[in-house]
Amino acid sequence: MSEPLSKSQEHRSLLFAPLYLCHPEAMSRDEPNKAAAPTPAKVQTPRERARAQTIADIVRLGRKHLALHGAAGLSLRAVARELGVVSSAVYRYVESRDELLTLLLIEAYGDLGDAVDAAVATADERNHGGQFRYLGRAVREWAISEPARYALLFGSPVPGYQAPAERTMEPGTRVIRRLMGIFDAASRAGVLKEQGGPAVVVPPQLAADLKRIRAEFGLDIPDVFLANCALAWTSLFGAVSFEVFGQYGAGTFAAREELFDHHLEVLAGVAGLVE
Amino acid sequence: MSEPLSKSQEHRSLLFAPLYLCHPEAMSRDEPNKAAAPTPAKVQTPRERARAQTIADIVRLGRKHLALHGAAGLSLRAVARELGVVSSAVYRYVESRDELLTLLLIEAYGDLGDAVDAAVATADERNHGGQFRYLGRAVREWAISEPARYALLFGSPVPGYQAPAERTMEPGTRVIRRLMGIFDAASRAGVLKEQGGPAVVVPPQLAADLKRIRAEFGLDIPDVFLANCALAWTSLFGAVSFEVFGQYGAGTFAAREELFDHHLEVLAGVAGLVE
DNA sequence: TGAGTTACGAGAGCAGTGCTCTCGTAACCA
DNA sequence: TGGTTACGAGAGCACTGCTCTCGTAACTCA
Repeated sequence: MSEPLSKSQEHRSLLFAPLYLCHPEAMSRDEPNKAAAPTPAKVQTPRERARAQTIADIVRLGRKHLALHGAAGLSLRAVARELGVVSSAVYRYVESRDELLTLLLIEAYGDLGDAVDAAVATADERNHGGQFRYLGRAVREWAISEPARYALLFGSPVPGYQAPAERTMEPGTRVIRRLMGIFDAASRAGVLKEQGGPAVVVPPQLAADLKRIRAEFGLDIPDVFLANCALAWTSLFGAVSFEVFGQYGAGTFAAREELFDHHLEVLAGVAGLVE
Repeated sequence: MSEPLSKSQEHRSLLFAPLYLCHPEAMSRDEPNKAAAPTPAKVQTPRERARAQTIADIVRLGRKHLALHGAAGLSLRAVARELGVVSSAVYRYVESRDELLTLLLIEAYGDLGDAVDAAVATADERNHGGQFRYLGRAVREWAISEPARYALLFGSPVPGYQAPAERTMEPGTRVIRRLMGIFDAASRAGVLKEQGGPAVVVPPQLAADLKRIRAEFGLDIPDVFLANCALAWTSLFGAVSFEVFGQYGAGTFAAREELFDHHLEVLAGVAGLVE
């Protein structure tokens, strides 16, 4: 609960790096009780079904408490109370509070990824600018509707909690992979256009990073655009975080959606997606 | 410690809005014990001095624990232990855990503001682009060297904690006011240049917000540049947060400083600060 | 069908948290 | 010198994560 935090803090997950070859239609999303259990179905004994159901209930209540009290306020005892069971009983199903946090983290990544995928799918396949805007808006809307879960994914790391990379890597990289996919398609279609102004040169060490990323993800995006794709990525989440975490003042921006759309527009241009 | 969190979460502070007319040289920064007490000096009785010293010690230990265990792990009891005193004794000096958090918040805002001011001052007064870059780098460097304090300021809100606006407003807006000041000076000097590409139009509701901001802060920055100044602001903190909060993967970017500088360069261009 | 194994829930308990209240002492001030 | 005030200690309440034991109920397999 409170181990020392290294100078560079703890990493939530290794967001890039060896990407797992996609699982096809990630996480079945039947609301009240989904098989959050690791068992991949097959024949289930009544006991196994009851167990899966209980775990699903714990995750559901955990999600509720997370939304109400934030990650730091997520209490296994409270979940147990609401489940009508004594606190030690939930440890039969969930290894620890952190384990529950991991389940919620994975679920949240999945939900965000689903929302983004659904939004991008509404744009024409060749309308790369539109896909980018829909992606951005989907992130913003999901974040606003689920502030605590968004905070869990993109806010300050929970001290002493280290997300297991092998489980969070794939769902945690869905958005950035989608984003890169859009730019890659645009690049291959030859519609990425460098904007006016002085040509910004990418320094050699950064170019080496970009080259590695390109190889790792099989991309075909020139340095400048890939670097600016990263800028669009961080800027997108920067704008969303400012809004969700209340960094804009109370009455500063009334037209937050317009502000965000304007930023998206500029970012699209910077990254080469001009119509 | 765990009151329900409204849908839109709690705001850390009202970052814009009626700005307090600057206090001259905010927070004296003599390391081990500074007068964190609200009393503005004058003749101090021994008792008052001892009290101020104790409060300063509490804040100092609090800062240490905050850096080690994060905001959620800040424990008054631990501070009391290290102070060699029983836990209830610290309540003589600090109203509550949240009050200590507020003191640390204000102090951190002050430190960041000082770092930014010092960095900006190293650039020539007419070198607006340089000032912007120094500001950005100062934010990044402070954040990397003080991740937990940065997280307190710009990470997810601490659930159930509401920073008192009347105390955090002024220190909390120093960076954005500095940033706007740089752009304002550049604008008045007539060196803001719109970049190529299609002219982005600012929608009317957003224009109304910008007009209000301009009036409130006495700025002379045209709509497009002011809107992009906001973009530079959120993007700057987005990039820093991604790095500090570990959203970049482990081995994705080795040349993080180059990446950041590149982003700063692009943002400067977008906001009109082309050399 | 019966014996053995396993899963499970309850409860007690430990160490920690924020915070409140009381009480005795010591310092201060008039 | 006497009254006031500040202060530290300690007990206590309600909460947290987590562990361990124990009795029971459910399941498995010979």
